[in-house]
Amino acid sequence: MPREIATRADVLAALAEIFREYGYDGASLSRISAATGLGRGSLYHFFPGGKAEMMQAVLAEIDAWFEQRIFAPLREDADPAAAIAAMLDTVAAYFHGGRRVCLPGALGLGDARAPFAQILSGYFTRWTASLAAALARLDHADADALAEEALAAIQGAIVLSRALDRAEPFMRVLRRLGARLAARPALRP
Amino acid sequence: MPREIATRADVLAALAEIFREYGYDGASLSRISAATGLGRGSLYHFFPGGKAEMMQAVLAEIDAWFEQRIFAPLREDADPAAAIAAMLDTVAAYFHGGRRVCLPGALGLGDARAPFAQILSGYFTRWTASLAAALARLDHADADALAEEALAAIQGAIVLSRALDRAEPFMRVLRRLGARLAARPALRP
DNA sequence: GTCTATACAGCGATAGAC
DNA sequence: GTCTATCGCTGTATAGAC
Repeated sequence: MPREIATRADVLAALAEIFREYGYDGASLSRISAATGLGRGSLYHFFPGGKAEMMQAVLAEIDAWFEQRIFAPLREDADPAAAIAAMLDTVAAYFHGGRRVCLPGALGLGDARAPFAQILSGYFTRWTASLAAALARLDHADADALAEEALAAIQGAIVLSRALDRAEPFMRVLRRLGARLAARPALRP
Repeated sequence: MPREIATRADVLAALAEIFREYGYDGASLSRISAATGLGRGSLYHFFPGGKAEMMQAVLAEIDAWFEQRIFAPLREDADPAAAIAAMLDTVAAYFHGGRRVCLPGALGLGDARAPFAQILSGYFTRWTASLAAALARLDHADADALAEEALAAIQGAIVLSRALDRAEPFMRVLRRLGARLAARPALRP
């Protein structure tokens, strides 16, 4: 049982990387087969729904990963400020300096987003809400607005760093975002 | 001569919309042919390089459009604050409430970006530099950083609004960005 | 479960008539 | 210049042997 679970996790990880690198259309079954080491027969055995089901599974895995590592701590950690700082560190590592694409974000900009609309919407809604909850616990004014700003900054930073093919813009945006989220404008006026 | 120019502009506009809607891979020659009203023969007559040359032409057109309508005013308009405000209005209309994709941004997240890397890089570099120039003329401290923030916010707002399929996040981010760019933190400390 | 072989549709690109 | 026909290839998906 450990073997099978590990294998499935490995397959999902390889699938995710292929989808991130080539997009939904560009991730051909040949590439998927090569990356996972599974033949077409095995792939359709595990994912009878074909490529769409593979993407569904990958998105669900990503969603669960973020939920556990980022969203839940933001909502529930005893120290909201620490959870926010940890989020930024995790994000910086996860997106590899803006060179690695956010699959839900990239998928949303593409043409194949319709079948996955619910998952994409849930991912960003839950991320924003969780961050807003952490900010509210810090008595931050306009927690909702600031959380929305933060999500846009992160996603936009990936776009910038990808287009410029440099990690610096992403890292700078994240650093300034950390300062912005740590400040407490509610105490000012 | 007016006929031909108008026709070429129309073809480029139709091409751009198809690329925005379906992405580079998803924009098949069949779809392109249907959208432009040109047969395969005519398409290859105008773009001997095929789809890659079509995308090149579209990107060049977009770049020229932004240069004339947004970048140049930011750098040269007598009233930098007015140019920034106009930029936000133009951007809001151009991206249609975040539902319309930024082609350079979306292309950068995809797998077909390599042949267009120079154009993508130039587009975002010039936009950032032009906005920074306007902010500097307003005696804004950290003009470069703030310009970078603004570009990330705009691109990220498109990602958010697309994923959530609602215009509101994009519009809210743009509104708050306007306030941030109008403020003059240099005068505070 | 995993493989190979294959069905069939669609792709980008080209040729050649008009 | 514009069209249609077609090339060669690759796509997803399936079938059936093992």
